[in-house]
Amino acid sequence: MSEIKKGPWKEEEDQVLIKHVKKYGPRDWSSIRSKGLLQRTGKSCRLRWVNKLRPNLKNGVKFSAEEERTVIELQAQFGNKWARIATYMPGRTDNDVKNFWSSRQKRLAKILRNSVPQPSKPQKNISKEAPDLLKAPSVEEPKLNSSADERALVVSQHCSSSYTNNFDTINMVPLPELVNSTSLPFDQELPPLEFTPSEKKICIWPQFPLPFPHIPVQTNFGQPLEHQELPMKLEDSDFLDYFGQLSASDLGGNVQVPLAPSCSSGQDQRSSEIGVKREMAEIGVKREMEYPLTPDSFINDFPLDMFDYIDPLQSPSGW
DNA sequence: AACCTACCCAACCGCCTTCCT
DNA sequence: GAGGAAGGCGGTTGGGTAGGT
Repeated sequence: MSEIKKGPWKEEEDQVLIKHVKKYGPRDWSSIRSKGLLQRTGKSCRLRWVNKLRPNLKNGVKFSAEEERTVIELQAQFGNKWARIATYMPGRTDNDVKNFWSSRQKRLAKILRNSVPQPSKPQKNISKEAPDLLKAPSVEEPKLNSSADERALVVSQHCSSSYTNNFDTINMVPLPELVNSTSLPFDQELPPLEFTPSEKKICIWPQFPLPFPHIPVQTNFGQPLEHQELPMKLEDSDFLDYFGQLSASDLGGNVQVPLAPSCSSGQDQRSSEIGVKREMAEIGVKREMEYPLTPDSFINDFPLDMFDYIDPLQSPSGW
């Protein structure tokens, strides 16, 4: 048997592969080599087809803002299940999504690194409860596991310091809308989707349309806030500045960032959706009863474990 | 113009799962 | 049911390139 060829594909090789797929379909990858058509492994052939030669791929096209948002939200929902995420994104491969996410993480880590106060300039506004990451510059990049991590980081940054930065590519939950929301948009029709939640994740749902179930966020803010003229979203950079200026008391002490329900899986699709909705409604009522709104600080009303997500990456297989 | 840096992306590697015998 | 092959997937790497100094 001749040597297995590696490295970049040549046009001729692509043509052979395309010809094979036309003839036999996208399968029997190993036969391509066994027939002597190409000196590539079956895996390599498959990868080439899936990532580059498959029809309708958006090769060389940058991710649109909408696509970015979709990836961010789906990543928060599914974790690093790139193949799964890619199924919601026409023309994008798991590799595309993976590369996008990875470069985004690097970019974000850099932003965070640059934004962490230097030891020579101690920040006076950092609360005692703030996570270590925010208190001291870390040599190692924080490993963000999901956009929930980013939210936690960004929000905490805004709560604890006069942090300003341009997070134009970071799409977070539009908190003000959550704050405003007192009812659940249960009238929304949900597109079918199998649900596999990742445990121990903050699932805060976006306000923009997505090709997957738009699970409403449970909010239980009993009364309107002082600063309720907040129609803007977090993706609005002005909002971040605004948000950063608010103190806990400004927010009326009634802010609770909700945790999404434990998105149950199994059963049939429809009953599962109904179940989720009902569960969320119940959680809302229950929480309202169990945790009467008290004049507490804004930061204290975040989920207790929200900073846990700054921990090093967990193996996706562990979810 | 040369160098440096950051970013993008194609492709490989290794592990896991599924399928077939 | 066991074992091997093939396929699928996530993590990682390295080359190319654009932009900045």
